[in-house]
Amino acid sequence: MSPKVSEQHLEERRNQIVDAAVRRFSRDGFHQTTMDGISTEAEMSKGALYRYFSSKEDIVAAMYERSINQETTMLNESIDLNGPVATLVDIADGIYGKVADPEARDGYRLAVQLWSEAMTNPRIYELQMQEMDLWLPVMIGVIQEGQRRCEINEDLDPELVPRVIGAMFMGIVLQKSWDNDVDVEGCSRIVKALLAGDFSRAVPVDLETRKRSATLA
Amino acid sequence: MSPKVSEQHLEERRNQIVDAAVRRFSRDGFHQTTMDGISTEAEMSKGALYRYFSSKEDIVAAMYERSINQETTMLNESIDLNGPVATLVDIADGIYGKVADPEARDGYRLAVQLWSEAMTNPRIYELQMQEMDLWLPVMIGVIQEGQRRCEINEDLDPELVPRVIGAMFMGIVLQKSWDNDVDVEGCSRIVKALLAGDFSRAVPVDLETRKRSATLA
DNA sequence: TAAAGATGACCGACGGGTCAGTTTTATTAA
DNA sequence: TTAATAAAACTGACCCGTCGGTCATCTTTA
Repeated sequence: MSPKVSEQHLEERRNQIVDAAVRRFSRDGFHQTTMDGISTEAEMSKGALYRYFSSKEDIVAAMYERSINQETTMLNESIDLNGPVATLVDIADGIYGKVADPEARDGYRLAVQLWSEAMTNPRIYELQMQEMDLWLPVMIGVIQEGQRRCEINEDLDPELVPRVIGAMFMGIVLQKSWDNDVDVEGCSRIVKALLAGDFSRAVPVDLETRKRSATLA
Repeated sequence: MSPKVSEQHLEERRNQIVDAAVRRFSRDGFHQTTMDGISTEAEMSKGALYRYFSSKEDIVAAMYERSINQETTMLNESIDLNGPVATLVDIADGIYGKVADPEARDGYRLAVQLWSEAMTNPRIYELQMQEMDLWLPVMIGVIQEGQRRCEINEDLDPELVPRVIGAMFMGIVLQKSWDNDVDVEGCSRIVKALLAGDFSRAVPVDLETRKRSATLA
C-alpha cells in the first residue's frame, strides 16, 4: 500500500538541496538567490523543495548544522593543552589549509554572506552565535593555559585573544572571497609568525634572538 | 525667472540622503532597505530622491566616495617611515579608536553589508577594490621599510603582511557589528602586542626579554 | 511667471510560497 | 507474475505582496 519512507533517501534529498543552495548563495549572494534558482540547481521543481524545507531560512539553518558538525570534529582534533602556542599554530594550519582548498570556495563565500546577514536577521544571528560559542570557549582555554605556562603575555585579556585570532581568519576569508588569487598559505605563515612572536623586534636583531625566532617559524 | 541652483544646497541634500541611507542600511541591511525607507528617513518624498540619485547603487557610490576621503586624510596623518612598527601601532590606535566610538556604529555596520555585497555586485566590488588600493600600497611601503631596518621579520612577504593586518581589523569590526559589547580597546591592545612582538614567547621569560616587551606595550 | 523642486499614485517585474492535478512507488490481492 | 491501488513524491501554473523606478501634477522661489 504505502511506499517506503526511506529515511536515507529523505536525507539524501535534503543534502542535494543544501548543496545546490550553497552553490547558488556563493555565486549570486543570499538575497539574489531565488527558490526557483535553488530548485533548478538541485534539479527538481520548486514545489518539491517545499516538501523538504518550509522556507529559505530553514535551508540556511540546515547549512549551519552541517558546518557546525564539521568544525567540532576539526577543532577537537587540534586541541592539545601541552603546548598552547603550538596548538594555536596547529589550529591555524588546519583552518587556513582548508581555506586554501579550491573545493572549499563555495563554503566560505557562503560564510561571508551569512556573516553580513547575521547582522540584521535574528534567526541567522542566533545560528552564528551558536557557532561562535563552539570555538570561543575552547580557544580561551588554550590561551589561559598558555598564560599559566608563561608562553603568552599574561597582560592580555584571555577572553579577547581568541576574538583577535578569529578576526584574522575572518578577514582573510573575506579578502579571499573577493580575490581568489590571495595567497592564503602566505597569510597563514604571517599569522603563525605573529602568534609565535616572530613578527617584529624593536631592538636590532642579535644572533640569540634570531635563533629563537628560527625555531618557531 | 530661473530660481537659484545653489550648489551648496544641492550638496546638503545629497548628504542628507546619504546620511539617511547609511542609517537604514545599518539598521535593516542593504537588501531590506527600500527606496521608500530611505526617503522617509531623509524626510522627503521618493520622487525627490531620484532628483539627486538615479539609483540605489548611486547612493552607495556616494557613500564610498565620502569614506575614501576620510580614510585618505587619516592614513596620511599616521604615516611616518622613521619608525615602521611604531607607525603600525599608531595606525592601529587611530583605526580602532574610531571603531570604539559609538557614533561610528552605523558606518561600520554599513561596511560589513558592503563587504558581502562586493562579492556578487561588480559595481560595489569595484568600489571596494578602489578602497583597498588606497591603503594596501601605503602599508606595503611601511612593511618594506620595517624590513629594511630589521624591525620586521624579513622572511615574510611584505605584500601579504598588510592583508593580515587589515584582516584583523575587518574581523573585529565584524564581531563588533554582531555584538556592540565587544571590547575594541582590549582587542586593539592585543593587536598592538602581536605587531610589537609582545604576544608570545616560546622560551621562558627572562628579565631582559620582559623589559624589552614592556617598552613596546 | 517660468523654471526648478517636490509629491505620491501608479506601473511592471519579480520572487516566496501554494496547491490542484499528475506521476511514481511499494504493497497486496488475484 | 501481474493487476489494482492508495499513499507519497513531484510538477509548474498561479497568487499576491513588495519594491525600484516613473511621471503627471502641484508648490515654491528668484
